[in-house]
Amino acid sequence: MVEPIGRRERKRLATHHALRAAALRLGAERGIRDVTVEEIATAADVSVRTFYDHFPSKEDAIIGFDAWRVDQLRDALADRPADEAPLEALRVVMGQLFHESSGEWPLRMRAINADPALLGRMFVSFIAYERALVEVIAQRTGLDSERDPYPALVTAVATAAFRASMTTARASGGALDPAATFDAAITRLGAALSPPQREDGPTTC
Amino acid sequence: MVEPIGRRERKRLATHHALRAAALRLGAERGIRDVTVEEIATAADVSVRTFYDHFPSKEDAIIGFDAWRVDQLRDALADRPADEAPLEALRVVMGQLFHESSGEWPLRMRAINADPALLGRMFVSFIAYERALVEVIAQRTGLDSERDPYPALVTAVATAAFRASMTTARASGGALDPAATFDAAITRLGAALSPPQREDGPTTC
DNA sequence: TGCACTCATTGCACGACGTGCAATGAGTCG
DNA sequence: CGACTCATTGCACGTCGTGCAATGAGTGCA
Repeated sequence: MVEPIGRRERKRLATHHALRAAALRLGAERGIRDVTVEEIATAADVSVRTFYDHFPSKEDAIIGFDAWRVDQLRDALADRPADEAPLEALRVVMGQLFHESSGEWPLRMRAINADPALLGRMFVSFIAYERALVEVIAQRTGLDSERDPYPALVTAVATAAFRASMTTARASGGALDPAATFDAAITRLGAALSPPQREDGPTTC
Repeated sequence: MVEPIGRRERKRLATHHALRAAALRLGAERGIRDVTVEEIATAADVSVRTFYDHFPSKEDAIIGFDAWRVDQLRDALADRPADEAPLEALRVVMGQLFHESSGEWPLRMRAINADPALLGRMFVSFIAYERALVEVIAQRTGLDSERDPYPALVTAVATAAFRASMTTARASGGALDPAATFDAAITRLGAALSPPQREDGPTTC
């Protein structure tokens, strides 16, 4: 767990964080569409070229999630009790997304409000999570994710709850708490999504 | 319903269709990343500038859906029987998306296979549908979509079923039919998603 | 300590993207 | 026929995203 990290990588992480923080701040202030990559790079005191070595686009610097988070989420799901319902396991694991990233969410939400197109980009970035989680669910249920729609379905439904919670919380102007709404939505859906019986080949659903 | 359409608009629609067809064909053949807007415009025999008067980007020419389709879908949902379960109504209406567009789907699927990032763009374009459908669901159930998560949730779940069907059908290499998988998935979810009671203010879920 | 190696950062160059603007000409309406 | 609408077009410009080679700090080994 405690990896000895060298000075080089520490500096790289600092640069990475500085770029993300700059993008987040500028995007929240003025909307990402009115911010150029050059401004972000300058704010982080690096060159434009370096920015592109850390993020494929300025949008990703705001709403994209690092690759290691995907692994982290996958491991967290794999560590859930084997007898736990898939959707319940997803609720616990995905719910953590609301609480992480040390204060990045408020800025991120403001950036999204300033340019709602970012919400779409965010949902797209969830696809990477989904791909990883689908495999874990398939393994837990003993189903083949390429022949049985169930793993993809239950994961997509969990993401749907996440999306709906974000959207509604945003629409309510802060009256609703995304995390609580997410938990309630998942609980509501839980009854319908216990895994199908296997043995008898891929289920129709 | 039968709008008298002039020559001017007919030509514009022809240009629109030619551009979409060219983008679809080239994207399916070589992957949209290796196709320039100039090539698409040339194939449709118009200028590059004209392309951008019809589509905001080459990706939208392949996976984006026209604005009038959103209205069409909203109207179709509004026309469903008032006593029909929301999710069932969504199943019928969204299921039509698989059968429309006169043969565009095979090319579209090939383009997506050539560049899976398009799948993400496609899901993003669904957001426009969702926004419209959420309002209709809210109206049908008498709920306030800004205070009660239910309309957004049930719509997002329907989209999740759509997404999972597309993804699994793609992963199965054609062994599964997206439309049938979608129907089955919705049916499976139906039990859990009857609308909440109103009267007593916004429900917790 | 010295030396070879790794790699994050940088500048440069280039093709592609997306849009504002004004001109043109076909289509439309009275 | 004349005034108006509007799809199309070329032009210009700023921005994006990436390949390539150079630089120098960081790292590991003798």
